[in-house]
Amino acid sequence: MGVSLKDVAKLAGVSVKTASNVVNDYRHVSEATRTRVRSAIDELGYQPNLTARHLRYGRSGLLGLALPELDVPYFAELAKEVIAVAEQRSWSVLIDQTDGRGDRERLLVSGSRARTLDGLIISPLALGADYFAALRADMPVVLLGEKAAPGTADHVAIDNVAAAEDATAHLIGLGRRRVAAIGHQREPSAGTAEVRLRGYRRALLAAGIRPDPALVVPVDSYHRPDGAEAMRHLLALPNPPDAVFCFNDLLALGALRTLLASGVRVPEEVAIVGVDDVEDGRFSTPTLTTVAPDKAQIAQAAVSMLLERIGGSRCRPRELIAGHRLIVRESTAGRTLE
Amino acid sequence: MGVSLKDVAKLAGVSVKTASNVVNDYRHVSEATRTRVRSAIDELGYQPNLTARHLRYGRSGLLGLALPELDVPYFAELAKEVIAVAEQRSWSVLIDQTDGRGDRERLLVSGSRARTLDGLIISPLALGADYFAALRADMPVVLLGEKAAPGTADHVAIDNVAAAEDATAHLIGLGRRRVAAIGHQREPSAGTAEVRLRGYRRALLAAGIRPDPALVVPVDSYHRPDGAEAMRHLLALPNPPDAVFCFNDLLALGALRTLLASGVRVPEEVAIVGVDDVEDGRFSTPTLTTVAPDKAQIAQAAVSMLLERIGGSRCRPRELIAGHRLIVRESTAGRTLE
DNA sequence: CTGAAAGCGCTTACAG
DNA sequence: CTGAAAGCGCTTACAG
Repeated sequence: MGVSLKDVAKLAGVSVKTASNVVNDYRHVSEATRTRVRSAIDELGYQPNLTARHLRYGRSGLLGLALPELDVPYFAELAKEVIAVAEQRSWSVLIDQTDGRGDRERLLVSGSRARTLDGLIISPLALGADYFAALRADMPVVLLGEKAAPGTADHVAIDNVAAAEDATAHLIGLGRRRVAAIGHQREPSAGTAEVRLRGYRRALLAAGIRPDPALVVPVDSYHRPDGAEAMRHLLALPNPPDAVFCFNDLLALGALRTLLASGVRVPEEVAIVGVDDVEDGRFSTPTLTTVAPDKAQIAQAAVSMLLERIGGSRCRPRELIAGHRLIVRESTAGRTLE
Repeated sequence: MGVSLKDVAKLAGVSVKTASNVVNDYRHVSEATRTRVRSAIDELGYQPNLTARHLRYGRSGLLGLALPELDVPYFAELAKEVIAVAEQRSWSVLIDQTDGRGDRERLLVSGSRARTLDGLIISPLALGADYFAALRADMPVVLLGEKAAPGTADHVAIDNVAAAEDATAHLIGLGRRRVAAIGHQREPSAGTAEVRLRGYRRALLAAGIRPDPALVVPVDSYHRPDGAEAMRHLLALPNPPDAVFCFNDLLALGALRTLLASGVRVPEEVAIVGVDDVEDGRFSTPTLTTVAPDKAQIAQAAVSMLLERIGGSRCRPRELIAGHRLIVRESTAGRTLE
């Protein structure tokens, strides 16, 4: 249907090879032929067929980005960054949603989809280190988040233990002593929950507070309704908490909703902290204190690592710890009327 | 690098054509050869090279989805649906972010990127009806939102005038008489702003209220900070509003933040409505009354229309009006403590 | 029911 | 500096 190089070559009166050389800015082409080919290209409105080029190169030019759900703000914000960085380097990004289901994650990593992609950035929820370790290195993969184990594949994440510890220590620093945690998961394999719980416990112990198991509430997933429900559970306790560390902002926003709807004053009666720094938390009332991962750095590093692998790098799996910082807002620091 | 059909054919002792026939479930293949080829496929772990297949077919198997920004909840939720629907029909989706910039939108619609895609679903902010009308129908395009004009290209949107009218009428029905509007845009071409403003005015006039130009606040974009700033402007008015219709939920959430931070009671002193029904508004305090477009229907219709065009349909441009409904929550109905 | 050949549009050694 | 040919992996008329 479209205009091919052959058409351009014919119009310019040169061979296909020469036309190709001009398109690819090859050095040794005389100025005369170059301009002749250029004008033929303009006249015909020629645009290279990327599919053919990719077949020739044995590459697709496509990077996969596999996320649990695109409508979770943290992942949407991350996807935005990844697409921007990739595009800047002339790569396109195909997004797949896994819903955190193991079968879907497996399909993307080693199924037929894998053949289409030159590389994959995946934030796995179900698949564990053992799976990636056993994987033949057919397709370059970069792992995002806490599910990965060192030595398995390239991996980008923040220091989650430290992040959780910072958040919890901040609450303790406010004078709170009954600090709850929302986000624990019953599944033993859940990476994020495990490391953030560890940081939470560490902060309590460092302050000489004995962790109260009744204050650690498990959830099914990390969405607002889960946080709201967990908070209802905590409020119903005979001895409710005076602070809550939520393992992500969505849980925190759900918990916040329950607190306000129940007439509990935040942060006076219960202070609350999340993780992710999604935009919602900057405009809730009260605004949400949170631990902000450096999303731009994460996206940048993930794409860079992946591109290096695609380029042929065979060094051992690398680990990049991205930066994070606590952002104190009204949900722990008190309300500021403007 | 990978295993090709040729390898499969050789191992099975048949021609490439026969192997291809088996892969594509062609009818006339003897059971014996079929099983022989099947086992060769299993043994070699063969997976078809989609790039080659696409070159052969003159198609890429890729649908483009061009949105202003992926981290705007409405677009993230829409993208989630579009990807899900497309995948179900065995198509992949490439997301591009335009930032609402005309040059980027143009690039996607008619630039080199267009050659890679079999079709494009675009939510244009800058490009107007005249542009799409002049477009040669090289690549099938489906337009999302209000920027499109009938007859230009396939188009999916809600009835925005009615939606805005419903929202405004609801506020008037509460007894409010000074109803402000946040979301007007100075650019004369801004589609969404125009139609929603029309619905707003229509509702006022229907109730016998003279529109007060001072209550119509223009914004630069439709993000939370814009809503927050516009609301500050309204509160500073000598005669501030007792209700606000915001042209989307993000503006409403920003405005809500300003109201609460200023100590204004919502909805007692100022009631507020948005459009989009993003999840944030279901968990804010107060929860946000909004007009919910049927996102699933929009995604479904957009993909279906596009696929029909790709399939060769040449009927005149179609217009699909997706459903919408008002969802009343606390920001207009009063707070419900649980 | 199966095979040999051509061709999708491109690039890359190989000659000249 | 430029051309003719081969080949990336696939499918589709065309024969047999």
